[in-house]
Amino acid sequence: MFNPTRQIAAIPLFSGLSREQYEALSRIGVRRSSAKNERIFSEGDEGTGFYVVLAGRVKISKISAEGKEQILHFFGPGECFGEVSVFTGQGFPADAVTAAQTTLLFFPRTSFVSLIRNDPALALNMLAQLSRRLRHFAGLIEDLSLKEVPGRLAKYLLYLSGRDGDAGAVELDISKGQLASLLGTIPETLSRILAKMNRQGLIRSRGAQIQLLDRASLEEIALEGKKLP
Amino acid sequence: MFNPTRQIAAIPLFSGLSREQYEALSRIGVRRSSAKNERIFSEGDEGTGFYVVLAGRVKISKISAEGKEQILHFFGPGECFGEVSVFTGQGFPADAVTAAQTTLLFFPRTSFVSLIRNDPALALNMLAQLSRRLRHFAGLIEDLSLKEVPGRLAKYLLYLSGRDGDAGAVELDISKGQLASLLGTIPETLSRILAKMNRQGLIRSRGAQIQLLDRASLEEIALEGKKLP
DNA sequence: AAAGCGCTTTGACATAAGTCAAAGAAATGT
DNA sequence: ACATTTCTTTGACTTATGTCAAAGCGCTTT
Repeated sequence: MFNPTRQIAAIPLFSGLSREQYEALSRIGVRRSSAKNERIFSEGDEGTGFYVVLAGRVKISKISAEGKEQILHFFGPGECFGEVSVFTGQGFPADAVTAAQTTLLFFPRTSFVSLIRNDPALALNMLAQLSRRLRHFAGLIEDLSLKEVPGRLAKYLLYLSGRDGDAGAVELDISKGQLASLLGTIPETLSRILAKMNRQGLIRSRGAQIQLLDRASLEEIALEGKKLP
Repeated sequence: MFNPTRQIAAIPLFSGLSREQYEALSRIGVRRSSAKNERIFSEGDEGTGFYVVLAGRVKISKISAEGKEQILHFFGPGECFGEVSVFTGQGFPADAVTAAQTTLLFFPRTSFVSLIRNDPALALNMLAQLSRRLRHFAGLIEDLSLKEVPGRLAKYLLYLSGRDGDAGAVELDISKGQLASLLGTIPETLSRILAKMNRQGLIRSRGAQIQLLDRASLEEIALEGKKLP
């Protein structure tokens, strides 16, 4: 059987707390499992609490006035989302949908706030977490506003290859359409840029498998804004 | 003479605290005055603390690889900046430069953290503040990625007219070049769009004075992504 | 006034990226 | 295995926005 306290200790948001604190948290956390493509909440819904991903993946996105979807982020195991609404008391600012079979832990707003009200250490952890998130957004803004699509794609590929550890090959874990939206563009444009990068010998892609052949050039495109010819 | 405690009580970040808490804060806060266009910190500088604007205005911006400036935000009286580095312990993620004669209050990292470590209420205030900022960024991302420049400009004009309260006339408080950067574009494009909005009868602009003539159409452009012909 | 400087506007042009449409490929259900 | 749907790729075209260059305007300084 699973051990709630141990699972909570593995969540970065709650790292470094005492045994009693973990137990208090596991008492107020509510477990919830969802199949793929189930909706967790919608933009505008009242924020009654926040979620931690135990297993699986959750997609956070917004729908524009013209009906296009802009994916803001994917959250995986150990990451939390929806905390902002806990403290602002407003509705959720975006949609959340599972991108795979997913297990979540839900922390209701009222019980969590009363917990934090007595516990500076817990609050400090959350502050650091929110700060990191804020930094991430600042980077995202920079990406969207200062770089063109090939740069964003190059950066994403390098990010994936760094995380996967191995030297050259990368496996996309989302569809190309979703990747396009995550990069702030559309599938056609992404497809053309991938084809071009293949032609230039920067990558070698077959389906979701992508080998990075010329990391140096990719870095020039991602970091220095160099254009791909 | 000025009253430090009263000034601190007027800062939203610290609203609702006790007299003792205000006094503790005013003991660790360091006052600093700067003329216009003075640099507070640069991207990458070590974050030794954070700032609160008492008077004046501070511009937060990043320089892209190609050397273009993207303005992220302006902070005015009562607002704070640099807090993220206090909790992440990393360097500042952007540049900060005064946009006018400005008075700041500086809170050194170490003393502030030890203060917060003993005070859940103070931590909760900060959490709410960071959450609000996070929400703001989510909106900014949406703007940059989902809307074209006329939409962003229309939104900004409506925002200004809403804040200024009065019905129709708006006075730009930054140069058009700066406004262009804030909207993620360049002065030429901004100029053309203003000219077009004048031609369409949406606004009437002379220099930094802009009258909003057709608020309904501006809202369509800002919120529904309608194009201006 | 004149001169000089920065900001703004305008024009001609280049290009990245979106739209529309259709064909291919891959995944899914029956 | 087939049919159906969804995802991906490709092509022709449009458009918004950036680049480069020059002229205009408003400001301060002499």
